[in-house]
Amino acid sequence: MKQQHDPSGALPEPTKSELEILQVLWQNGPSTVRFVNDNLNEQMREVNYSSTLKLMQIMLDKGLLVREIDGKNHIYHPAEQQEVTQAKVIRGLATIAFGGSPATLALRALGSGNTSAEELEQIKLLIQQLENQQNK
Amino acid sequence: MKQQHDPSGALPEPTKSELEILQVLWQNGPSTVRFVNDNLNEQMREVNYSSTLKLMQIMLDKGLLVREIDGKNHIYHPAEQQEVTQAKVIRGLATIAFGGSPATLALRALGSGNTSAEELEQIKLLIQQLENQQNK
DNA sequence: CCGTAAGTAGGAAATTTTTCGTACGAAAAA
DNA sequence: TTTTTCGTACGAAAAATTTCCTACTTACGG
Repeated sequence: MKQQHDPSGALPEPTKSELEILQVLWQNGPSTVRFVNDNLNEQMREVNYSSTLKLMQIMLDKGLLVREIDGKNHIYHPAEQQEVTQAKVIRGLATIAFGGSPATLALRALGSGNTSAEELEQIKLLIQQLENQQNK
Repeated sequence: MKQQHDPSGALPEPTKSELEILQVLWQNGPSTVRFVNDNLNEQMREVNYSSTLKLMQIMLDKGLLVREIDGKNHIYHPAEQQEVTQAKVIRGLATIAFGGSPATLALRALGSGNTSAEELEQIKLLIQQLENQQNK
């Protein structure tokens, strides 16, 4: 299986199914295909084991995942930090549906879900930090 | 051309290209295919006129768009409010990549772009409102 | 009227993404 | 060793999305 990295080294934006897989790895740490697949079936939707395997092999090929081989088991983990991938996805969505503005997207996100009090606190904290940076 | 609405009446989540088209309509109001296509080519990327036309016809068919016919020109506009569609898309993304939490998504969005002071103000205002609601 | 320009309709093809069947290999159980 | 079990590899097919070619229609200027 050949690695197909973009010569520039930049990883592509993951597809929707790929994001689902990344999410499992983010939440549970490096895992086997079996674990990821079970988790998807419990938490998200019914998927066949070989579908998950295939997708993870494709992601390995694209460079989105990295793996260690431990006997017959393969342990996969994301190649990029969660924050980096998420930021990338957000910028993509902001570009096509929020006039290029992640802030507008954030605004809509807050308005569109039941946000808990703690989450609001966290966000206020972040805003403080951002404002301090700007006032420098 | 038959209308293919989901019997439940719920509109599907737009695809990426569909979102690009909706964005043009949100920003400029009801428009012809020609206008949308020109705008896409200026603001986003090169697209062929018939590709845009076809996509908008598909969206009409799905119920994502509505149109009025004015002579030989067809004027399209979104069937749903911008806020509704955007919220839908955000929930979708939150589900597959942010543990189902739009707030986490918002947090990441704020951190991942250069957010202006006014935008921060706007968000603080919204947070105030949300907090007031919760304290009731 | 007729011809031309500018539009829409519709189908087919190309591309991308997703799914799954089957083969193969290693480890563990018998 | 033999058999069974559990894993990965690979290829092809299916489904979803996107692109584009060609035909038809309408408006407009001569």
